[in-house]
Amino acid sequence: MPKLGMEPIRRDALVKAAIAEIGEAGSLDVTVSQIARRAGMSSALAHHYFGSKEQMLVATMRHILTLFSAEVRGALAMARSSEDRIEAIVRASFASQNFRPATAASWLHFYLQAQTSEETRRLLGIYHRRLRSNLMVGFKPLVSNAPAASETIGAMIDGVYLRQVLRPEAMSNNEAIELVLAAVNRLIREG
Amino acid sequence: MPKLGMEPIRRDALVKAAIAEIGEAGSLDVTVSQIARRAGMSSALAHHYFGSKEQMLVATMRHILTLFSAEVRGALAMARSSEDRIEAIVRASFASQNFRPATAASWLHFYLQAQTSEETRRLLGIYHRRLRSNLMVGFKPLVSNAPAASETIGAMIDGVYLRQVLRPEAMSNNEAIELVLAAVNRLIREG
DNA sequence: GGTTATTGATTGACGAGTCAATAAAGAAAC
DNA sequence: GTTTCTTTATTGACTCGTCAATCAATAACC
Repeated sequence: MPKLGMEPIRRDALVKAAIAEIGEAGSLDVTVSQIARRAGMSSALAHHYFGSKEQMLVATMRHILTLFSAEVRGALAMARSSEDRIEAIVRASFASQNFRPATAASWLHFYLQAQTSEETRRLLGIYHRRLRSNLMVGFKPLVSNAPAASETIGAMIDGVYLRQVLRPEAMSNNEAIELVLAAVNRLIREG
Repeated sequence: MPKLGMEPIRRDALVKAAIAEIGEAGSLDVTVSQIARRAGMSSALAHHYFGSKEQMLVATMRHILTLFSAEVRGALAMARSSEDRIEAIVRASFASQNFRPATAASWLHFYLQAQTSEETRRLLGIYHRRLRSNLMVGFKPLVSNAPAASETIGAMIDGVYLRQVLRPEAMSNNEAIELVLAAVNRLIREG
């Protein structure tokens, strides 16, 4: 069996399995064995490649954040105006990949994890600052109080996410986008 | 030692200890023993009074929701106008008691718990409907799309809570109230 | 004497992490 | 070109700890 160069394949499979497992179980009680089984290997192998459960979950979060960053960068590249920039960020936040219940549940999981894991808090902090700074750049030329506007939209995005975890059927990603963009427009109109 | 009528006292102490423990540990891994120790008794006694850990946590949540309801009812009693009603709900949501990090952490904990515990989901559903309906009553005479306005403010409240868990030092409850009320005013001005 | 309060000790389950053993692929030696 | 060595892949079995839940025993109250 032992084909060489399995490490990246296995790590990748484990990260994806972790997201799926957290989302499906909807629970924090995902065991390494569950994740490993879903990824088609033994729990021992999972430990072999990641060392510990925490490191595995941190890698999972890093993966989610990387996806998100790519989504934002891609959308920002097309933005011409400040309004476009803000809209790009909102759309990227609710892009189907990031708004799937499994991903949303993982996200929430990491919020809690952040209270005990230093590395998780660090990663989440980076995301927060980046989101805030991106929003700020967009709002600066459009409103008088850009920090407050950024905080408002940031909180709304998080809040809509939270509701998505609890009642996935309540809102589609298009509805979520419209709701937040309407708030953005109100802020801009206010100046 | 055995003084009669300890049951309500013990239950109460356990519920309060549970909130404190969840908040301080900032973690889901609160054990019955930890909670019981904080409440000044053995874990066996905690089980004696609550039967199971889940029932204890459900009671804890019910307590938080009861506090919140009382706060809302009290504030609504003073409201004369529709604007007052909305402001009352927002202020109650961020009243110091409900906005303490410990309470916020417990709240978030229950969001996750709701995905696996039927009873928790039921309780959370009741809270959601009540909040939504209260907001709706306030918005109905003031805006053309009351459901969207209620959803917007509801999401903002949840989002600000979420951020409070992660960075308690980032915002005071007054700042939180101002941020949400500003959004309410924008919605109303839009009509 | 029956009820309530209370706990230390115990049980039983489960989960993270370790380890020794097996298997194969390539490299190196002969 | 086969034998040996090293490295990587892989797992089943095991250890160790923890935690929810139970139980038997003790003590006080009425």
